Amino acid sequence: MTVSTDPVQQLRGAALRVTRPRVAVLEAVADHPHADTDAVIQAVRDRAGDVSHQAVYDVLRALTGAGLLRRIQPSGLVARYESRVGDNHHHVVCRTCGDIADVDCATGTAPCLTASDDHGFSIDEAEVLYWGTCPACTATTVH
Amino acid sequence: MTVSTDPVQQLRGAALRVTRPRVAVLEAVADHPHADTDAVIQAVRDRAGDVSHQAVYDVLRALTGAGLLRRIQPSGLVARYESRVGDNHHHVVCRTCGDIADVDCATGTAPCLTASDDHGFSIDEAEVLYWGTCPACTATTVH
DNA sequence: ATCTTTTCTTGACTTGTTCAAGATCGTGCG
DNA sequence: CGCACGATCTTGAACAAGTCAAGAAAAGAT
Repeated sequence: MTVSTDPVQQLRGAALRVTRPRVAVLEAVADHPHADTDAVIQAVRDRAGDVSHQAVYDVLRALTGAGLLRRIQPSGLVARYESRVGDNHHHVVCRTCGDIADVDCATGTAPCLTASDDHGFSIDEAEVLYWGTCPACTATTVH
Repeated sequence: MTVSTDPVQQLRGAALRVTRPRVAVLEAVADHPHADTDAVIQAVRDRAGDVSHQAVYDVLRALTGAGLLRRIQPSGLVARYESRVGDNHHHVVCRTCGDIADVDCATGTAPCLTASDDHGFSIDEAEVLYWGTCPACTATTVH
């Protein structure tokens, strides 16, 4: 069974109250995957009128906590959000412009999920980040 | 051939000027792997007297750029540094206390280094981060 | 020893994010 | 359908990590 794509149902399903800001955030992130908080705030205001930046921060946290959104924050960049959750995919990050693209698991369903020596940690997630240069930046660099 | 463990030689080898702050930072990070900037500043002052926080930031950036140090910044946590570079090992991060431990590559030398679909990105590094709970925090949580 | 260039010091500032108090709104219940 | 309660939003201040900028100091070449 797939998770509903309707914001209201998603919220209900997660036992969260349905509010204008929350619906708008879910829609905004679905429309702009990998958007940072600022871009989400803009997109939310475009579709739902005045919403305080604080509300967006709160909502992003609540939705991330509920598992409806996933937060990505590559080293040195600001936090970004995406609505594609639960399929354990990974990301490529451009060192130059910070652009992010999705990458599905290379080998099977959960490739690097088991550490060789976990030092007694109980591991629940493996996050893979690929670093490189995006096509656009590669093109610009080559004069 | 192995990279020297002597700070002065490391700096010379990277064509960097040898200064008191730089030597102190290299020693501090070697002594305290996975320390954040603040901890590095403290450690540097302990061993080299007054050094401005700005100098430490500059030095950390210069050394990271030269490949003498590696910067780690898990989502939501402040930047940390380690001197174990060039062996492509990964990290486990405790969700509760932020503690970090080293993890060697699970399968062979470079497990997940190839993305299934790179979207045209030219990838130069794959970073793997394991998330979980460290032994200490597991013990505290279980009442 | 002197000169040039890099690096360090000082201190202000920016950015992304969080805290806090009170107003407002969603939802369950009568 | 309307009320009560608690969750959520607004407003505005605060905070932490890191960066910027100008001048003083020091490393290394000659």
